[in-house]
Amino acid sequence: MESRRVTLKDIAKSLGVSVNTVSRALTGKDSVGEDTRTRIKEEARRLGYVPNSMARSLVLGSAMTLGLVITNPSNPFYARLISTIEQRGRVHGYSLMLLVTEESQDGDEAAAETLLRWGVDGALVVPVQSDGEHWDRLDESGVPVVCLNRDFPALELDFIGVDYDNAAYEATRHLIDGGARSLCLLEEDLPISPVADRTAGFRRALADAGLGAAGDPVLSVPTRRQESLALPWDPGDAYRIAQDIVSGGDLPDAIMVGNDYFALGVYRALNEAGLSAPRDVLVGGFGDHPFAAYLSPPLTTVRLPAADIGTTAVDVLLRRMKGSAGQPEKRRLPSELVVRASSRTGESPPT
Amino acid sequence: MESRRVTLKDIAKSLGVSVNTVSRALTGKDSVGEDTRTRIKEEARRLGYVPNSMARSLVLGSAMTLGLVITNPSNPFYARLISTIEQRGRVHGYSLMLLVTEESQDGDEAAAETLLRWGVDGALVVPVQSDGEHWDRLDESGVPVVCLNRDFPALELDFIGVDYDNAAYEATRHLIDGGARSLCLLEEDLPISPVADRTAGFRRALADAGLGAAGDPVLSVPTRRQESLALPWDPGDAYRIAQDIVSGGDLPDAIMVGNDYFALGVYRALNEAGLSAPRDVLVGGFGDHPFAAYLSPPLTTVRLPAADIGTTAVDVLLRRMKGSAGQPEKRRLPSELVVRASSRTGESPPT
DNA sequence: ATGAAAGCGCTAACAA
DNA sequence: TTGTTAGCGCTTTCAT
Repeated sequence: MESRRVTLKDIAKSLGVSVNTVSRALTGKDSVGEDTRTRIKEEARRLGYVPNSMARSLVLGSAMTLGLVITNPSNPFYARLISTIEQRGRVHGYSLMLLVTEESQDGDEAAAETLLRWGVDGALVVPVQSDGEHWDRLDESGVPVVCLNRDFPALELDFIGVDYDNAAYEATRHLIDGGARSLCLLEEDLPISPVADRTAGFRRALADAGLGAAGDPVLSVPTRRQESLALPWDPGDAYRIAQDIVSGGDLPDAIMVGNDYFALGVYRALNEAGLSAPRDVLVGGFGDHPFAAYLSPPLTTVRLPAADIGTTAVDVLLRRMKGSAGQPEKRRLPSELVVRASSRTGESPPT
Repeated sequence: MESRRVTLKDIAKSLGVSVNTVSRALTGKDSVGEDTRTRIKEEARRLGYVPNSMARSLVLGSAMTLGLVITNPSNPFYARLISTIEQRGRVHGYSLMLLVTEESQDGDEAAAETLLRWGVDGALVVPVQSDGEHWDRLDESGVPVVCLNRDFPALELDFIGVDYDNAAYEATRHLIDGGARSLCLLEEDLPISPVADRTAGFRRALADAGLGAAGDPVLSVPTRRQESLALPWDPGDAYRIAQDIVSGGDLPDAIMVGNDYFALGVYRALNEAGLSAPRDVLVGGFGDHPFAAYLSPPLTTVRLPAADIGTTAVDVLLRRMKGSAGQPEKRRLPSELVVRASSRTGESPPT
């Protein structure tokens, strides 16, 4: 039953030729007779030969594998990254080794170690925290590393992410143009660049419009990460904060949130207070997750270039793997503000 | 710069011992002197030795890798499977090779081939369609295969999924208990077991309640899969069907949908017609996706045991890998109906 | 055009 | 306890 796997040697023996000839015939090398090549190919098919990628990689010195390190696949943005990266890699003949870190520093370091052991040809990683020198080390060990979505300037690594700063600026601008004079921003409490960038863009828009706030308009949402596996972000986390805002007396004209899930929490808080967007408050989010267009009211949000980031990142990585040296490349791709009813102050009722 | 990677041989040479001794010392074999072991370990650290998993696997004959084949990581249910499986595998020392098939039969077959080439120790797969004999073949080649979520009785493989039949029965029952006499079910148009099972459970509940419908109460939602990478399901697909229902004259008392995203489309169609749940129609979904609790009204839906399925599947696979033979095991795990306002006909306004 | 020999990095016999 | 030999399956010299 457990018939041992067919190897080159088996074919060679069965045909009375050398292993080596079989190898050349099967890998399409030229120095092989037309007739022998056909005979070998047929015998290979007959015996059900399947090349052993492992052995091949060992001798070739290339694993033909890319490593992908993700904090949480349940985040839809990362789910899309996984898809596009797997695809793009496969097109170039690479398999994908996936590691999940769950925002754990230990997991992050363990992931780097695992990738090193396997000798993957390159790694794409959403780093957990600012302490990511192990990624630098991996890179220096000869495994090129490209960071996704989260940038740490201290790391001398390529980075492909979103231009959250500008995106936040535009979105905020849009709300201000809609008449908002007092605004606030709800952001998760992680020390990562997307949060920092969105915050910066938001603040700049406020400053440019001469809207100095009384208190700090940026509210940090403590995220409970116990169930990180199951959830992207928990709307409930934002709900609690939004309740405070709503019951606080002076309702802002507009509320921005760092991700669409937080908007769900804001909507609920508003509802429960008998308020609604855009009548009482304008609301804007980030992510354009599939549900955003179907909420009531449909949510104005920033559509992120997930596919672009995935393919660009793989391309950049492949280039590094080919040995192109030079300064690390830090790219922030543009996103698109999708305006929907939650921020439309104008006339028209929903069509 | 590109300093070649440190190998056992390097350590051996540097210490004047045999490669073999180094191997034993580092892998914790007993037949090694206390002193030499320490010396070797230190030298290994000093030189920055990292074991080569590839070489190790080649000689051991085990890749220490599991294959995971998923149709679409953007489906939150599958995203959770990815997380739990990666975790559970890692706990047992296995790395994960991820393949994405995008509902393509070719992709499905290619995935099986890739896993065979790499000689993974086992595979977990959400098969694309009914034609999955390549998975049977992979299994017979000595790579145990466990199917996830979608079962094809023709395949002689282990299967771990959801008891959708019973779940649909219970959910339907709940709607009927709420007073619904006419019901319909919106399901995507794929020939897969989850759809078939939910449909069966739904029909059975109707029959048991003596609710023979005039026409067929099960509506097939044509899903446009062009953008499969980006989306889980498209609410718009269900929206179009729901519009027909709403404008059709005789509104059913309750609408069930095969996934929560379809409920979004139904909600919109209702809204636009000036209708709402639960007043005019009861609505129930599947998935309990994070947004479900935050819709207005909050959506009654079936919470799927994603984590259970993931861990159970890995455990079953590991058992198979250890060589336990026997009939394939087909398990359908129970889910939980989460009742929310969309199906509450009773008194209370939302708290 | 083909074969023989060597080696990728590691582990598992078998000796010593 | 340690070293020697052999081999995992494959590719790449180098001869022939």
